[in-house]
Amino acid sequence: MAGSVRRSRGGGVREAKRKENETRVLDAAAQVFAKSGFDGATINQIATRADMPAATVHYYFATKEILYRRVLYDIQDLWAEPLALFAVDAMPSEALRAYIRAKIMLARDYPIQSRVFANELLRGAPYLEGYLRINYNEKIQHVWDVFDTWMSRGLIDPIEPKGLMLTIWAATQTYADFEVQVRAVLRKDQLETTDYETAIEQLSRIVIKGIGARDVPARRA
Amino acid sequence: MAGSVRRSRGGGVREAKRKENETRVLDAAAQVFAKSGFDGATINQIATRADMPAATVHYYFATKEILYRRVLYDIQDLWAEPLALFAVDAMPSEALRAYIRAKIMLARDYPIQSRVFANELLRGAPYLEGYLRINYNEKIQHVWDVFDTWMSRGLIDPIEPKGLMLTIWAATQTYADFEVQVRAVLRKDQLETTDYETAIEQLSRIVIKGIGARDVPARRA
DNA sequence: GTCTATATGCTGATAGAC
DNA sequence: GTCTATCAGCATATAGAC
Repeated sequence: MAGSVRRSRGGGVREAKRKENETRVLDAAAQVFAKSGFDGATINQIATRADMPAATVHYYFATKEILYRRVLYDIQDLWAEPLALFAVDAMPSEALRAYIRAKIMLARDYPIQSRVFANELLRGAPYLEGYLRINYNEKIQHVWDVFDTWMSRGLIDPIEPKGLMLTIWAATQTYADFEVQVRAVLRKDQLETTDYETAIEQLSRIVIKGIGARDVPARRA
Repeated sequence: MAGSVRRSRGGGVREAKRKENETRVLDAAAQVFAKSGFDGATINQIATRADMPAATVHYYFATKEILYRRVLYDIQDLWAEPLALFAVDAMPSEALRAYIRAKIMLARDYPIQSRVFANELLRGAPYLEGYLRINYNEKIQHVWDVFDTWMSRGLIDPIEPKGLMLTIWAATQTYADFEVQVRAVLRKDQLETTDYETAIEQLSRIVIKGIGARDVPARRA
């Protein structure tokens, strides 16, 4: 019985350690993939950053491609989540402001993940094709529906929702992916809370005013 | 004399051929760097694409870094040029529309170059530091001045010009850098002229309306 | 489970024949 | 000027000791 207890507890500990090591590898891998892309990243760089020999990385993830796919996979939900902020009954101005805030916060808090994704898209998304063609369109369909509803109720100008969302994505992710450019333009060595708040405020204002979002239906002209 | 003519003509031919080969290498290099970044690109891939042995590539460009810097260098002017569209005496709506059009056309016609630049920024711009800190701020100063003038004349709302320009850059370059995402969202295998025109029209409209651009000074409230 | 040692192939770059 | 042949070093991945 003692043996059995020890074995099961040992199994728990072993599993916990396995998970912890996997996480350490995944974190290190994300950083290296973010900086060098799939082709440029090396197992050795990842191993060094995870503070373990390269062979140990291979023990947890048999090949570089498997490791990369796993890093990509873990990122996806993070990005899709804020889409839920678009609800039919929300006011356009509030939903848009909340979404822009959520995306800028993601850019600030998860720049590494954002850059891995950006790197993958830059290459033409060879490892993401399935996601882009299926999951993506599935998870986002309700957003197009919400915009259509808003337009039919006269709460926003007639626009192309897809173009607008592409603009919002680009504008928010630039604070993660091209942070070095943002810093160069703002002449700052490091972005501060106020910089992100200013970005949220101004982008929201321009978008909301730009698509003529209003809280009550527009009168017919 | 015949000899001298032949020699000088030969020199011209030789120089022309040299230039042609250099161009072939540079074009091939841009494509490979765009896809794999500096770390991931290999001289062999570049040589194959330029249809010559790797040693010949090394003959024209001694090291990979020199070749990469040259590719980066050739891109810079292309991107800075449309900034001239911001003139103090231009109407804000027309200047912005013209600039957005120019940037989207660059994204459409030079996606490779755009991606090389994006790749470099993603990595934190290790080979572009000087450009970002000096030339960049130099070439763009007049744009901030123009926006300040527009604001002081009441031609646009009080805004943060830097944030606005970052948004316009991101929104336009996404059509080159993340084209695969744009195509996934629009559910198109290939972007057509109308897609770019729609993007120009809508982004212009949102920006112009969003910053309250008007052709005559606003009255005091 | 973890590591050292190593196999196999590809890297950037060069030497030297043509 | 252009190429073939080749270098030393590093890549991914594995075998096998512990």
